[in-house]
Amino acid sequence: MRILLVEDDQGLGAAVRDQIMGEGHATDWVQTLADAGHAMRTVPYDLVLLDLMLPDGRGLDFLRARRGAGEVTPVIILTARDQITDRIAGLNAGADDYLVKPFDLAELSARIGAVARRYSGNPNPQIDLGPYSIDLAAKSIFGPQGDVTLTQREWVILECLLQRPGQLVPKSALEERLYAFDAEVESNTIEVYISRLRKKLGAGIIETQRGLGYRLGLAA
Amino acid sequence: MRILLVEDDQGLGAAVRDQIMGEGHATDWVQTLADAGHAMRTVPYDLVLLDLMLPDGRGLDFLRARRGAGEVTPVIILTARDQITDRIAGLNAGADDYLVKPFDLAELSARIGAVARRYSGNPNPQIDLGPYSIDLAAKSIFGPQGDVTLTQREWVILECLLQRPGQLVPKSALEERLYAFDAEVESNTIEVYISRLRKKLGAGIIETQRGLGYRLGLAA
DNA sequence: CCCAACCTGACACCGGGCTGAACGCCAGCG
DNA sequence: CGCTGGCGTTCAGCCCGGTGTCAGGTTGGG
Repeated sequence: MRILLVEDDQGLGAAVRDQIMGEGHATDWVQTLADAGHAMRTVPYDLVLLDLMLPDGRGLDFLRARRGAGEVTPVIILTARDQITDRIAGLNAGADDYLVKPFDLAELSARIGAVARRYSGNPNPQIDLGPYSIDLAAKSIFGPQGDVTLTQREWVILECLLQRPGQLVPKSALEERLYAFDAEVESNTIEVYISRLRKKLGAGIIETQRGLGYRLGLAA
Repeated sequence: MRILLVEDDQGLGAAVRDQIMGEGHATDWVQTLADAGHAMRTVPYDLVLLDLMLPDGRGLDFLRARRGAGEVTPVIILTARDQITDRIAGLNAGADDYLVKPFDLAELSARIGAVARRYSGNPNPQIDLGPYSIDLAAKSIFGPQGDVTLTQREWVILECLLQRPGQLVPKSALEERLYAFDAEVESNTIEVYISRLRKKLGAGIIETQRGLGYRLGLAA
């Protein structure tokens, strides 16, 4: 599943992201409603985890607005312990479920699993990339020479690039995605993975911008 | 589909009946195991929704007895949230799926839809998997060297994979299917079953994606 | 031409996955 | 009541492939 996490707390956000990524979900983590809106307009998510207290506005208003605009992606609300009214209002505003902070990561997994099962009917969205057809949920790529299999890290990189097709993604962003904040990896790991991806997908899919980062080629 | 609902709670029973009838399924609602047995002997149902706490006995014993008698109709168990052992025992006794009360009616529909798809239309849909012909309803596999018999857990795993042929199924999904949500099983049970399945079905049917999960091979 | 950035083949380590074997549990049976 | 066989689970050791690092080569900008 492709999940959008909207959470401004650094520690909690990282923990949640690691947890759900560890379960094989493609995860994007944003920290403001503005970024959340942009991400949702760009990528078709299967689930949104939404904190209600954010620096640039109230999550509830955001949710209500999105629902009003016809957005149907399931939303699970993350709310502080005593904000019961928020919870009720959240369900009224169109949330599918809620979790009370501090919550157990296992509980989070269970809720996500429930949502996944509930909406498992709809077919997985297929993304076209050059000659390839990519199914993010099934983690499968079909190409002219049959299936292509990627490793975990390779998926992370590719998903990160697919998130902004044609746009430039700085190398630092990819590093952050792979290694959380703390890990100080002083090496050319990203370059190695880019190389491996190109070897599997062929050149021309990923192009380099010296000193800036990488981008997906739009060319067929 | 023709569905038998076994539930003694008036409110819940009525709600469920209305829901599934509203979706075009023929529904019979009984409130005791005695009536359920009678109904099943009289009418060929496509699906049974079975509450485990009933006035005249334990649903589990009933289920086990029916399975022992060769009954193959798919059964979805309805169980209370804290009866974990019941859920596990339910799968052991031959249930096809379970729902935790209180459950969402939409979720119920999804499960019914899944069963409907799995056992669609024709009495015994044969699924082809490599050199094998699989009959899910009869829980039998015919292969080049004659019949292959699987244990219950092995069936659960295989069915889970068959639901998304060719797609990646994370190990966590298989664990959830076997052990409900909460069971903290810190072991390699899944790997053991995968190993046993491969031993029975031959290598090449189930392929591994390190750190991600398993998938059914499409190769003949 | 020089240097920085990048590419890529090679390689060692390590942790996840595989599997044979043993154990516990339960049901059936004499 | 003990025996037995089937099944689920755990454990230990091996294997293997993903991952990160490095070195040497290549590219591109100044």
